[in-house]
Amino acid sequence: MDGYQPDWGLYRSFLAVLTHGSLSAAARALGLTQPTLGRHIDELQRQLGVTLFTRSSGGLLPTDAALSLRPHAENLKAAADMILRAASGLDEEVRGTVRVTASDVIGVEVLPGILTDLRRNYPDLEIELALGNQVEDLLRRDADIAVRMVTPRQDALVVQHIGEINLGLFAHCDYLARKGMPQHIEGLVEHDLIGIDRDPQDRRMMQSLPEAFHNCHFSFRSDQHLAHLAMIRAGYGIGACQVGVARRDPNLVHVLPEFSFVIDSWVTMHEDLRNNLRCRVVFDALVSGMKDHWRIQRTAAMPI
Amino acid sequence: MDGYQPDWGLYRSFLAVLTHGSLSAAARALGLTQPTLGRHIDELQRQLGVTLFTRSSGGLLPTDAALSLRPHAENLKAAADMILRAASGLDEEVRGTVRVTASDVIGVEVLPGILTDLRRNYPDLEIELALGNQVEDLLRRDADIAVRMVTPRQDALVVQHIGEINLGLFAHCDYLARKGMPQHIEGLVEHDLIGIDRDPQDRRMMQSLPEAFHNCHFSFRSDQHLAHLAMIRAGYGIGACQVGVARRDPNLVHVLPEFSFVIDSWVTMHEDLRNNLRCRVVFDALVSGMKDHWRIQRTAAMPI
DNA sequence: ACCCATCCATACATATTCTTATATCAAATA
DNA sequence: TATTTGATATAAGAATATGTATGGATGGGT
Repeated sequence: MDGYQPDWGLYRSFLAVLTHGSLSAAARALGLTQPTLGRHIDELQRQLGVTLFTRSSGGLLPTDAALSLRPHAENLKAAADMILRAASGLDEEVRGTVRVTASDVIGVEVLPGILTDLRRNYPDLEIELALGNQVEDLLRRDADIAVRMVTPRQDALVVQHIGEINLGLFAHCDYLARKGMPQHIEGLVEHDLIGIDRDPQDRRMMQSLPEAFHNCHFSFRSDQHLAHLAMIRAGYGIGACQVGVARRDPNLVHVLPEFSFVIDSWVTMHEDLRNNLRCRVVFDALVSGMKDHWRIQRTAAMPI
Repeated sequence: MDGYQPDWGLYRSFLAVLTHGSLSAAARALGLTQPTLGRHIDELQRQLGVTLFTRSSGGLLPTDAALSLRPHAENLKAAADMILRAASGLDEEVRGTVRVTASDVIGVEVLPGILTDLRRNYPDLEIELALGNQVEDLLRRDADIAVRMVTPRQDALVVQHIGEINLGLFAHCDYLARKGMPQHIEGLVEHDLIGIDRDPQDRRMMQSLPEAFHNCHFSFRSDQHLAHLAMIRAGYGIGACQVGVARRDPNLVHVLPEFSFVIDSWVTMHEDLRNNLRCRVVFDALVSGMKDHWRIQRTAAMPI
């Protein structure tokens, strides 16, 4: 059942050489020496029966084999990191680092308040926040907790449904004073529109909107929702934004409020971390904080 | 960025002690000696700052900390196994082991033919086949390729859609001779019915069937679809079965053929294995074999 | 053209780690 | 009760891995 395995430490050296580009650099990073790393790579090549690097000027050049092994080795590293975090979360006290990932807008506009409150209660707690729209972070175990806008697709997760987040079209009042407030969807074609660039998921969502939107020409495109928000705030034009976020800025005006659309939001955590007090605390705080935010945006979305 | 980490090999010893229950047993399994394992555990405890085991008669007793660390350590092992499989698939020749997981019926009724043909072309190829309805196998990287009846929920997968598999009600002709052929759905209540026991996913599928089925009483229940098939073949009563599978047995009769229902089928593989010739070959063979089977069951499902 | 920095390979002395062998303990068995 | 089995702990020698020092090669800068 347990087949013979190369010493797992060899993979660590392998990954280090891969990421740092040379034996020497890898050795410095790992606190070892260049001959040691050299021997590790030799040994790994021998045991795997695969050539991993070829000498080149300025370092080692990874072979195709090494490149195709790399993602696997990174999985190993992710798992090792995970163990370490899990172990350091076993104390009875809430201390140490929790790694959270979230979409960029939520991370910048909503989480800071939640996390600040949390930290006040747990001064020994440290937070790492990784922003981005990639969903894969949690799969690769690069984070402990994820705040996401897509339905969780994994089984082994602790999932809390927050609710539907309202999105709407917004513009700065200065812009509207300049260009006028559109009265119908059709009127949007006359405006400066802020839209999605390439992101497949966002484009798919665009498809599900009323047809009138499909004819719109976006004169500014970005896949970074934060950039959208910044452009809206700068008065560039009309763009989509979370209602709850937009409502905080009195200068932003809800354009065509009858066309709000919704995305779902979730907080998820690995099941394996359920017993981890530290993660548990952050998870609960995120759930309750997000739910508060959800309630606020909900009342804000009411007609004024 | 790269924080200090305990030697990854220590986790291997940890997991071995955990699974084998004692230092000595773990040492035997790993091909090391008991004092070595003892020092590894001590060292890991020191570095993690956690007590992992307490002495007890007959071995070491894992603490709660060790138990909650266990799934993480198993992830590490799964990742290490994966590397090894990936590495051994990098030769230019198709040789070595590929691990396939599939639902039990497909695994027993459909795959043997496909895999036998495949092996004829690649004599150095070895196949491991893990049957079961759990979907999680692929997530944990316990298998290279999965043949599944549920829509793949992960991103980093190579996915091939096979098609919809027709399910229908079948019974042995002897049974029907004894108890008669039901003419309407309502007539099923008079029959010996073979149904699902507890499996939540299957029960959910039951809910989506016409209402008349909900009143049915199943006098035999099992979550093993293979058991259903065996009971049908034995003439116990009427049960659901894949049309393509049932058609192979001339003694099985399609009952109420107007009520066939469908499930989707897929073949999936890790994206990381795309460059792995060995896995690639098996993947392609499974896809083409499953599609053949799908075509056959499709024509078989036609009215006779 | 020269020098310098950076890289890898090799040889040898040193540290560390593993194994072997032995002692000790606990529980089950006769 | 004595004995056997299987467990962990410990000490010392053997095996292995690491670090240091050095040489050779390559490319960039002066």
